[in-house]
Amino acid sequence: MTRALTRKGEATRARIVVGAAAEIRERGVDEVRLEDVMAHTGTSKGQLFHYFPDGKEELLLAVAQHEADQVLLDQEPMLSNLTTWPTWLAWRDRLIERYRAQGVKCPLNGLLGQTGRRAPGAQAIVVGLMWRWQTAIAEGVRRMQSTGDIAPDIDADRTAAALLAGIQGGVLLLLSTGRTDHLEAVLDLTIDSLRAGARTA
Amino acid sequence: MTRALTRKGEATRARIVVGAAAEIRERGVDEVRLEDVMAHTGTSKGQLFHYFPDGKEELLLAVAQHEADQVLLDQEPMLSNLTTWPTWLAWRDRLIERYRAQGVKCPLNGLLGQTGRRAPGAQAIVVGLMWRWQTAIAEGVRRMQSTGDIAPDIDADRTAAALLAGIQGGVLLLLSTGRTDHLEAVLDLTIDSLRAGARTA
DNA sequence: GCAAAATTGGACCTGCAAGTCCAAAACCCG
DNA sequence: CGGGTTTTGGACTTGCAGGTCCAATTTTGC
Repeated sequence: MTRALTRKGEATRARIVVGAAAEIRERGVDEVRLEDVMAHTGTSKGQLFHYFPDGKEELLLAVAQHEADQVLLDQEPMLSNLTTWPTWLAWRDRLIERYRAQGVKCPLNGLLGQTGRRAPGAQAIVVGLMWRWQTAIAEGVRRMQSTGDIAPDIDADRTAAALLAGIQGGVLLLLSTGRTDHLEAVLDLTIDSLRAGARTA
Repeated sequence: MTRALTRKGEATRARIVVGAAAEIRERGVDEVRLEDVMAHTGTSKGQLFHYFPDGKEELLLAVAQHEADQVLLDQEPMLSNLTTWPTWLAWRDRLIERYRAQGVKCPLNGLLGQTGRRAPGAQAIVVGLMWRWQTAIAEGVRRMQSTGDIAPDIDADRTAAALLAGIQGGVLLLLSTGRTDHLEAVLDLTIDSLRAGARTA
């Protein structure tokens, strides 16, 4: 019923999502017209509405999911293996490098602000992303605790929540100021604090 | 030349800004039509373009400035007097209370995401707000250092940067999840860490 | 190779919201 | 009061972007 995509169709659909994502990263969600997507992906309006019957909203949702997955993928393999300090630092470096390169072009930018409010599904995507992200960090803290590299009296979940918030804020400030200072400060101070705690305990 | 507003005009202009701000907080920047503002403030299109010749963009800018100022005002008198731990905690409580009450209705929401990108002036407003905010926090840290309540080897500016990022991220996550957990975690952990440092030093 | 289904292109429609214009009313000040 | 200025109301224009429709073409499965 709902399934009916040939290989060619699948490819076209994917091309639209990827192209739209790029376009949105470049110019921002509500600056992107369907025509831009068409031009950038070499598709016609008929195709857009063929693969996304609910129009722009459905396309935006697909793009959102795509970008959300990408955010976590970009942090691998470190994020899933925060078992040693070198890995933590490599993760830190990857984050800063990634966002520095990205600069003002943030895929989440649009998601959080407006897409989140208008599309009910977009909110779910963002929440899911944040949840997975925070869980991975908390898991890393717990593993370090099990090896004695982080003090056992630390609240892993609370720490992960704070760190995640710091990262989000750091990226947000990067979008406004163009500088990675805040993001770096959060990561360095938090990680240092976690390491210091181990020595103390 | 540029000045020519009677008392009545001044009042109308202010009414428009305040009303538009409320409307935007309620429904989001790009969900608000000029007509909504007109209805909500009891004004006509002629008036809107009389007081804001450049139309929506100029109005948005005025609203942005108004909201930015409000954000800092809401943190007073604590933010400018972070000289004792009780004040720090009162500031923490005020922040959490304010944003909990505000919930999903965030004035900065629209500013950061899209206004910042389209309007060149809006970006300046956001940067200015963040700068004032961070400066106030850093000043608080330094004053606590001067009284020995915070360890002298702490980098006040870096700490302030990290804390500000955490707050922003906490608010951002509040917008997505509806929970203040992240904001609370950031504030509590950061403040605790600053207090612990004093004992150590 | 053929029918059914999926894919594609693009002309067309439609609604809406920003912005324009001007004439009427209120207001200020000597 | 009275002339000039500011303020106000609302009808009208305009451009645009999302969405509809359908006919032509390609692909698929048998």
